[in-house]
Amino acid sequence: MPINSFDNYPMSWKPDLSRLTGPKYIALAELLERDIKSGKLKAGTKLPPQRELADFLDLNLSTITKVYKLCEQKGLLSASVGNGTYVSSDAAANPVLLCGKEDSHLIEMGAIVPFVTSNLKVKQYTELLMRKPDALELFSYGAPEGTRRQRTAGVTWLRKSGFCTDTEHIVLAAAGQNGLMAALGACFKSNDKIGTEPMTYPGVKTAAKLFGIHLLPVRSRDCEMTEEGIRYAAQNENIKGLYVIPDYQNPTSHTMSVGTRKMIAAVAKEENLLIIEDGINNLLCEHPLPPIASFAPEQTVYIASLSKTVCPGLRTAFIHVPDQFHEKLVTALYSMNIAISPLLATVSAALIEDGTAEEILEERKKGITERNRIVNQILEGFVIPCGLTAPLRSVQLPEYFTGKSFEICAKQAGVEVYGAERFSVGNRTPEKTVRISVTTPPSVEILTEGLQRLRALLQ
Amino acid sequence: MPINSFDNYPMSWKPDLSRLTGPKYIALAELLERDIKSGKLKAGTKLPPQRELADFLDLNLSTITKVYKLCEQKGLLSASVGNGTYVSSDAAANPVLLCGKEDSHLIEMGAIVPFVTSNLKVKQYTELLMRKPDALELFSYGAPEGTRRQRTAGVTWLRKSGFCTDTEHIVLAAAGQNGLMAALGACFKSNDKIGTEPMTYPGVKTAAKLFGIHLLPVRSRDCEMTEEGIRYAAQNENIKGLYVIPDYQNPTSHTMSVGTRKMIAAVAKEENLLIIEDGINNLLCEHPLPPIASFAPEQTVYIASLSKTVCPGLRTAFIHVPDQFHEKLVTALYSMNIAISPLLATVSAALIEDGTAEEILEERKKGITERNRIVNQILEGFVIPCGLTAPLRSVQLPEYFTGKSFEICAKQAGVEVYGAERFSVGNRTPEKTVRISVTTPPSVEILTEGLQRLRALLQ
DNA sequence: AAATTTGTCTATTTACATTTC
DNA sequence: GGAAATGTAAATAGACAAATT
Repeated sequence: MPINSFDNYPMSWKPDLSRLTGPKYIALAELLERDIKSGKLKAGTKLPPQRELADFLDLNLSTITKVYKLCEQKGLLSASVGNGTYVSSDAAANPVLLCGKEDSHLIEMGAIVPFVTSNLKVKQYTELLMRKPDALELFSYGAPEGTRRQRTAGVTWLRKSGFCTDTEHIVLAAAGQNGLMAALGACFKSNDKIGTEPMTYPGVKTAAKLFGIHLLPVRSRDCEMTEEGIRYAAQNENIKGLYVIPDYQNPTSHTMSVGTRKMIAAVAKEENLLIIEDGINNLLCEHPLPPIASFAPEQTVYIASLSKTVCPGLRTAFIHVPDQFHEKLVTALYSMNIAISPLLATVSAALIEDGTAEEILEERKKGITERNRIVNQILEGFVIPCGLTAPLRSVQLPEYFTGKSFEICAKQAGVEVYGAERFSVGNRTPEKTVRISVTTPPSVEILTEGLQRLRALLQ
Repeated sequence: MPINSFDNYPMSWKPDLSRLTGPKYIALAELLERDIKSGKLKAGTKLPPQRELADFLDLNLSTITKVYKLCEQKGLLSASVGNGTYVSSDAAANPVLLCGKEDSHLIEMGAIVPFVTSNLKVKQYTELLMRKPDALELFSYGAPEGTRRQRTAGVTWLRKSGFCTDTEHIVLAAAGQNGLMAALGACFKSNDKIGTEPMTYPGVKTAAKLFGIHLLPVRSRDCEMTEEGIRYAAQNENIKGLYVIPDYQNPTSHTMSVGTRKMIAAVAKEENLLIIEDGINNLLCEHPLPPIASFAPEQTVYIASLSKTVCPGLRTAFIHVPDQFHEKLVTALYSMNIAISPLLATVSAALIEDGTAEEILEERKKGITERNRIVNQILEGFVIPCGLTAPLRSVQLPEYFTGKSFEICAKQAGVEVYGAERFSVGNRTPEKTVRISVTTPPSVEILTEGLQRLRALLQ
């Protein structure tokens, strides 16, 4: 171990302790944070080992441990035993918001917005309901977890996925993200870790960050978590749960095999992990596979949003929740919403009861299929194959692009797409792909135009 | 310091270390948690001083410090220097949910629900909007923080309170609680402390708990925080902010003087505290006083919900946010909602634009005034005086009642009310009061009936 | 396969600050 | 107003465990 002449062993970070005031571990952590945020320490930089820095500063090892720990909890660093401590890759990245419609020149294929034509039936239904005698109640407060009738509709809806549950295990949320946030808050605590696919839905990243929950990628093969990966993360990284999107995964558009679903259910039971299963696209699949929740209902919070399948404006999701988390989840939803809109919840339930929701779903699937045929044709050889009802697709880029650089080029060409970087979890170098939305362009013509512009960039 | 014969100095808690496995501080904390939750250690019990327990168990002082700290962070204990460590009063209390309509025999005067008759105009307006050509967009996604037009409506609405802000500082939330939760998540972090009135809105308690934020009561006089109280909490308890309800405070129904508003604004600036001001009832006041936000706009997140003033079913609140927290708040809202319902947000904005919202407000105020006259008459001598447009009232109980015992008696008599215990923050013995809702009973007749039943219990 | 590197965890020492009496 | 009681915080020590070489 080098005792002196540190200059010969270049350390990536040499803080000047003499100028710092207050407790050393706090002052050092703040300095480290500044140096990372200012760009003085770049993403991926390996920091000096704790012992080395402790020696250099003539402090105790544990003091440095605390400094690194503090910054790690802020998401600035990530450390692993034997390997060292590194500046996180997404430390500076902004937690980008989706949904943009400001710039009318731009063809929006970043955010995933279902086409509005299918909203007609929802609108008509809403008008119908408002003519009923008790319509004024629709503008009052509703139950935070939904009425029995609404929950019954949820049971009906989930049965279409091949998942049988009951009204005692269903709660309503103000759409999928609302339910996801509530589930995270109810089932985990600050500094807990959750395993996710190596690239995942950005909404779970921002939500987890708010609660101080850490996401870490589970080793995967062919876009599916491996058993070893989950066990490793459970035993060595101490994850408390998993977040998975089995159907048309975001952003890979991969649909998980039944075998893997069963495996995840079984391993979660053994390792005592709580699964948060985002069934956002399940019913969009041509032949929906059974959710993981159906193999481990006591171990899984299943979120079935209506946004992509029926209508985003309904702001409705049905959530299956195991007994042990039921009360906590309802409390979390109460803390976030007090109550959901009775109007929207009632419309959602009514649409399901009389089969209109299913009609809308089929209509959407048909529309998406038509669009995916065009996508497959124009981006042949680049777009990653998947079912024809996928609302999003993943495009493989040539070597010389990164997701981000292609994103910028596409924007120059008047098309908004999202590079893989936005979806990556943890430190890994993201793949050279971009995600495109199939449903967002308002017409098939605009979709075609957008695809052609992208094709031109790809050669 | 007693070295042996501990039996002579009765310690309230004598854990048996020998049976515990794993790290001692964790095992002890879990044991303590069990003993509190099982009722073995009752609320208010003084625990042994850290040194004494350390001696008894032959452990280091700091180990016990950690045990107590862990439990304190779970809200089970509260400690103060020189005084000791006590089991929290609300440790066992369930974070009760409001809004109940299940039991039709019960006259609901617990939850505060605006009367539904005023929802008529909102309903009509909604129907009108849905006949417009671009109505299908109302069922798509909206901007998470609201469109410019919606935010402009918010500016107009806040101006009625005497608070001038601009669209750059306004964001929309899915009602007040949604905004409150977002503000807590955006502006504070786990284990931060926030000062509140000694009794406050329970929704802030559940929301803060989800984020691991601790509430503590600020010393008050005549229902208003004192300057010394705030400074003390800032300097000695290290609070990072304040949560206040200046108008018809929940549950006291007290309206804060302008002098105190200015004082809070000034002290918050000096002590660098962020104020979260809940303007839920501001516009209900006969002559709305200027919000604290108007005296410290850079220091205050102001939440103006439409639920109590216009219509709860709109699920809309306008939030004024200082620059420094703008991006964080929008991200928090995005994490909770992705987007708010464009339908409801558009209706809210339109109602404000053409003055209908104001009409509804005046109508509500008139209705509440009529009801409060009845309240004042029937509960004369018991109900605490306040303005006639208060949607909630506080009732002083005779000596021999506690809030909770009266709550139970009232329920026996067929009236739901909420005792002071539900609102109390921290350890203090709650006052002997209950809160009653003025607006919830569906008719004046039912209100009268409910009040008479309560009157009979009071003698 | 063993040695080394490296981060993690628990418990301790010491000093300090506030409140009570 | 000073001593005692009491909780808080920072820095340290030592043992441990995982990953690398």
